[in-house]
Amino acid sequence: MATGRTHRPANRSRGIPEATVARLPLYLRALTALSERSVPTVSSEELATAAGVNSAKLRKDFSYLGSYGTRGVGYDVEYLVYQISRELGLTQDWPVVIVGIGNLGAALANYGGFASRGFRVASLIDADPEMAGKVVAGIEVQHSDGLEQVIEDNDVSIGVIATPAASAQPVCDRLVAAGITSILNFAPTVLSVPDGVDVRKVDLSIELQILAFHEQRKAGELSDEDAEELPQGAGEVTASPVAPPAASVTKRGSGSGKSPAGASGGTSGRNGEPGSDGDVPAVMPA
Amino acid sequence: MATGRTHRPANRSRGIPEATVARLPLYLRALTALSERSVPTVSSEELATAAGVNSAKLRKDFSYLGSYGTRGVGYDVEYLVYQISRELGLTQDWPVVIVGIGNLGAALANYGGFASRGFRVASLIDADPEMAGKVVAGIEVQHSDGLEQVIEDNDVSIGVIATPAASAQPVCDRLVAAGITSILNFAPTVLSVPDGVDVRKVDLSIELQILAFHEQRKAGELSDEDAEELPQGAGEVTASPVAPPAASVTKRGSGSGKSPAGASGGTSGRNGEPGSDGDVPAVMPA
DNA sequence: CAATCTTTGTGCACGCGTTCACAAAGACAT
DNA sequence: ATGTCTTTGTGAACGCGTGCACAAAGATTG
Ligand SMILES: NC(=O)c1ccc[n+]([C@@H]2O[C@H](COP(=O)([O-])OP(=O)(O)OC[C@H]3O[C@@H](n4cnc5c(N)ncnc54)[C@H](O)[C@@H]3O)[C@@H](O)[C@H]2O)c1
Ligand SMILES: NC(=O)c1ccc[n+]([C@@H]2O[C@H](COP(=O)([O-])OP(=O)(O)OC[C@H]3O[C@@H](n4cnc5c(N)ncnc54)[C@H](O)[C@@H]3O)[C@@H](O)[C@H]2O)c1
Repeated sequence: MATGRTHRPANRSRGIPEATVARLPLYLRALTALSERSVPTVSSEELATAAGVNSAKLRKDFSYLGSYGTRGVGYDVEYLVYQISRELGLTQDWPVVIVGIGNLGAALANYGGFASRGFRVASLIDADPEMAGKVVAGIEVQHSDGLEQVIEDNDVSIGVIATPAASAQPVCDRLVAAGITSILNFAPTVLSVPDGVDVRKVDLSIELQILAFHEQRKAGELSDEDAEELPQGAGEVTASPVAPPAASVTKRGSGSGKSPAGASGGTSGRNGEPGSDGDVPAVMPA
Repeated sequence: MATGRTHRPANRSRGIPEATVARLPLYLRALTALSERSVPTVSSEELATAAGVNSAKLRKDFSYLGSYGTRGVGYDVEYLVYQISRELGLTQDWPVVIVGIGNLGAALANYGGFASRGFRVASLIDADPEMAGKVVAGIEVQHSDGLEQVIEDNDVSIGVIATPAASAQPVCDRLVAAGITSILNFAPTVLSVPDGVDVRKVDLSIELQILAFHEQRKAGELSDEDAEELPQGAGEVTASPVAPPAASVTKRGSGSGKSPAGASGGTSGRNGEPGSDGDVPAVMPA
């Protein structure tokens, strides 16, 4: 069972599935809350509800860590908090550098949830000379020049990128060259990094677009109640090919109240706009 | 295509897999960049590289939308931009309300990527009377009292929660009651909503913890080579679930371990496990 | 028009993740 | 001890997502 090793290039770290790793912080949060209320034990059912997952899934997740529960009773809260913390590497302090102290970077620096989980802001870095010296969240912002030094001095291995998209890759390269091996990227760009470096991204825009997709689907669903079941075939594909007429806001089914209010007054012409939002061509590496 | 599209997989929204939907914004971003450079067509290979995905995956993703490519040539950039935009519902304006205009909420309000994709900030809401009236990102912050009215007036269906965790659920309930059916939650809490309401969450803390997990694993990888992960004191571990010890913080050792990139290709010894299992100090700040 | 070259669209196999369902483990009562 | 009751830990089935590999479609050239 524990196997999994052999000569596999598997990304399966130590037998713990990635999906499980992603949920451990969730469990930890719920357990911490219980701990603060001095609750001694929890059943998988209770904890699962608190964490918003299926209880079987939770039990299986925990089974990867070991048998820490007691049948007929449940899990010891304190003990489990410790085990998960250890597994996640939170029993040690992780110095972090944040690069790009703008709106977002400053908010992140001020974020309390940072320190409360063992992450310590080792330094705030910004390329703007104007920013250097300013104090944000009690820390003095440093100019990019000192980036490498800070990383080395504090043995930092986690970096957060909150610069404009155009600067993300260059900054990333510098971070990696300086020894960073884990990056949390907030810029809307695909970062390319060498093997051995982990990158996770947070993209607000993408999240909203996904919501919009489902929202649109909900709106359309209401219009054709009956046809719900059957395959609506390729109905829509029939649309005329050729280039899209930019401006036109195609309203869909509407039906129920929730129709996008784009109509309100002007269209503020979306589209045809400066892609200024910061998308940068991903160049064309190898 | 044409293969007998059998029964509807029920969960599949209109036949488009969730994983695909999540990647569409990625493709769209890459395509927009190409469009701005007036590139007429792209091959799946090029686009896939730009979006950071496998080309086969990209082609399969597009196949769910229809056959928009031309064999031997590739995809028409403009046309594809339009098709994906339409599929995601971005051909219409989506008014959004942001609740909780603190550090994060303000940063979000100032975020340009918002508007550039068809999302329009309809209103900024905060419970703090002090905030009401202040102008953030060119918009006047409104007090929570007007929440329902704003949602109705603007026919808002997407809400962003950036309040402290404690307020998230109550705020969520109000939003839902007022007609919101899609929520983007930044507060570190599990929100419970009725069926029909979509919730997506962005949790910085969780992302960092996942990175820490992998970071820890990388560090451990260098140390030992092939040790059984058998818990030595089996009886000890399972038997007494005594409370975890608390001790001092351990400094990250190694110091040299950085950049294992060189050995990337191969089977670098895996396994891992924090070398010292028996006595890892635990520090779990509240 | 035929030959060749390029690139799409997808059938297929595989592995991961999720969930069900239940035997076994232990707590607790008698 | 014995029986009952609760809850864990996990075997097994299933569905989704991924990526390979290739036939077919169309462009392009001669
Ligand atoms: N603000 C948000 O809510 C939000 C949400 C999602 C994503 N983002 C993304 O996060 C990034 C930052 O957003 P923001 O609103 O804070 O932008 P911002 O313009 O307010 O801040 C960017 C900061 O980065 C600094 N910077 C620029 N180039 C740099 C470099 N090479 N090295 C170091 N620092 C550099 C700038 O001086 C500036 O202080 C952007 O990529 C944006 O798309 C922001
Ligand atoms: N700052 C970050 O980078 C960051 C990162 C990840 C997650 N978060 C989370 O995002 C949330 C906001 O973080 P922040 O740093 O902006 O906090 P903050 O304290 O700066 O801002 C919170 C704002 O919400 C308002 N508020 C409180 N209760 C409200 C209610 N019931 N209705 C409307 N408004 C209300 C407050 O008046 C305040 O303006 C928190 O849950 C935090 O954990 C923040």
